[in-house]
Formats: sequence, structure tokens, C-alpha cells
Amino acid sequence: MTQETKEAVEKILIDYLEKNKHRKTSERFAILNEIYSYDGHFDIEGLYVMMKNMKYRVSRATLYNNIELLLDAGLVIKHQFGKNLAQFEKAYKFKQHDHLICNDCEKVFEFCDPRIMQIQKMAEDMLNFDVSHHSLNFFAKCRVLKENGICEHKKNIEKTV
Amino acid sequence: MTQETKEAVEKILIDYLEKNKHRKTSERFAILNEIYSYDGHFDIEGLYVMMKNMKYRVSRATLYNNIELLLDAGLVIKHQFGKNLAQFEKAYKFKQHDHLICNDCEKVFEFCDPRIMQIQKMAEDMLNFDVSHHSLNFFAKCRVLKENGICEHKKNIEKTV
DNA sequence: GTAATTGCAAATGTTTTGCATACTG
DNA sequence: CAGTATGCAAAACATTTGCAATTAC
Repeated sequence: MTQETKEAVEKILIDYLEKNKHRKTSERFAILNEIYSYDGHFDIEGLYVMMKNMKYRVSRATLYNNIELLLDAGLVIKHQFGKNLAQFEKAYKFKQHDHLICNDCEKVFEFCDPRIMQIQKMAEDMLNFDVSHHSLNFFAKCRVLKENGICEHKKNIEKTV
Repeated sequence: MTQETKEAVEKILIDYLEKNKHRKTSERFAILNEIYSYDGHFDIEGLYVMMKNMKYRVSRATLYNNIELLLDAGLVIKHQFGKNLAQFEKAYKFKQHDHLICNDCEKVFEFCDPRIMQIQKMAEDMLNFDVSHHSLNFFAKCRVLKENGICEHKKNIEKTV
């Protein structure tokens, strides 16, 4: 993360905390910092391990509490890729994108399509709501299968998830 | 559910079971029947209670096992509306639709937009996958608030969820 | 008959809660 | 110094698993 980004997201957090009369605790800034230093999707347990490895003394409860706050501040977005495990991703300055999940290897791919915004506008006007965020997931089968009928990505042990 | 629908979905299930060499147990037909007799979204616990109330002797494990099978057969679709609770819905002959979830009262609204299919096609071709199903959720704030700042639907105790 | 499927109960994994302690404003 | 936020442990909750009994084929 660039110094510029670091300052920008911290400013957003500070403004949010002040506006909502929450305290500026060191944990909040540490969590924000860890999240923005990481690329890709993460879950709370992963973030907990990451922070433990980085010397921090944090509890899972604090992570659960503060991820909610960061979501509300628009600094983080939440995903659910079909499993009962919430996944998160930093949100500031990252291009809106959606996901396609392989039915076979569960790897997650990203794509962009501006038409989603048109659909959003239609839904907003039709139902009289202002959308704060959306989640579009395609669950799909890979067209390229290996001899054993397994998708071509399955060789990769680690998942994008 | 009409007799016609009942027969149609049972045929789909029978074909699926035969094709995949699974047994035609009475539980499987009972579950299918209950699901198709119910309108709206349900979770496993709700289905369990529904079936218990209807004299059936079923276990949660069987419901979890068979909902997976019905999903695979395309007879049921699965949703996750931001919570760690899987919700389901019958799928046969029901028009494709997507959801908007109120941030405030958590009520779920439905809408249709054919443009989602164009996005799907784009994603399929770009990533070389065949989409089996999708999930599009908008999380949104109601434009019409009551004096207390609470959304206009909050009065309704029961949720569409 | 035999192997898949079931019900039940225990186990798992994620998230929430209760409470005493620490720290912000 | 008042009350919010924290860490830790226990509780809650949805889902999965193990296993003996049942049932489809």
C-alpha cells in the first residue's frame, strides 16, 4: 500500500469514527492497515492469524466488531461465496468487480461489467431504495476439463478464495 | 401446488436419481413435496419444523443431504442474504429473479432484469465457463423513512426472508 | 444380501455474548 | 473519571460427521 493510500483510508476511518462518535483506538487503525496491506479475499480467522503473526495483540471479538464498522464506513466489502464463511476485501479505490466461482475447484475469478450499474438503477427506482452495495456471483462449470473430468485449475492447490 | 406441477417435479427428481444411481427414498419425495408446497424463502431449520408439524419423521442430517441433491438436480436454488444462514427456494417453473435486501429491516424484495443474462454470457465467454446459476443481491437503504428514521417496512414484524 | 440412506447425537467451525480490565475523550 | 472498547472464554448457532439401524434395489 502506498503512503498516499494509507493516509487516504485512515482519513476516511477518522471521519467515520468522528461522525459516529466512536473512539479512535489503535486496534482500529492496525486492523485497517493489515487489511489494506493484503491483496485478495480474507476471512476473519485468516485476518486473526495474519495479525497474530505481525506481533499484534488482538482478539477475534475485536475483529468481528470492527469489520462491521469498516463495512459501514465503506472501507471493506463482504462476500459470501456459497459457504457459511464471510469473506472480505478492501474497498477503497478498487474497481468494482464481481465473481465467478468454479463449481469444481471452488476457485474464485473476477470480472467487470458496467451493465450491473444499469440493473442497479432499475432496481433502485422500481423499489424506491438507494443501493449501498451489491454482490453478484456466478456459479459455473469450467469448459476445459482434464482427462479425469476435473477442471483445469484443480491442479492448483491454493485457491483464490 | 397443482397436480401437474407435482408430477413434473417428481419426474425431474426420478430422472435425476436414476441418472445418478441414487435411491428413490420416500424421504426424498416428501421433502420435495414440502418444498414445493411452500411459497417464499426457507432455511433448513424452518423446513425441519414444517415437516415435523406435518407428521413426517425426518432428521436435519437428511434435510441437509437432500437439499444438496435437489440443488444439483436444479429443483431448488440457494441464497445467502448476507448472514451465515443458507436460504432456499423452489426453482422449477419459477421465473428467474434477483433480490434487494433492506439494510434496515432486512426484508427481501424481488425484481427481474433480463440484462443479467447478458452479463452472464460475457462472463462465461471471457472466463470460459458455463454458468449453472447466479446470485445477485443488492443491499440498500429505503428512500422512504418514518419520523424515527426507520424504514417504512419496519412495522411489519414478519420478514419476507 | 449388500450397500446406500436414514435418524440421532456428538463434533466442528464460525460468529456472538458476557464480563472484568484497559484506555479514549 | 465515565463510559466505550478490548481480550478472553464460554455460549450460541448452522452445518457436518460417525455410527448403528433401516431400507431400496
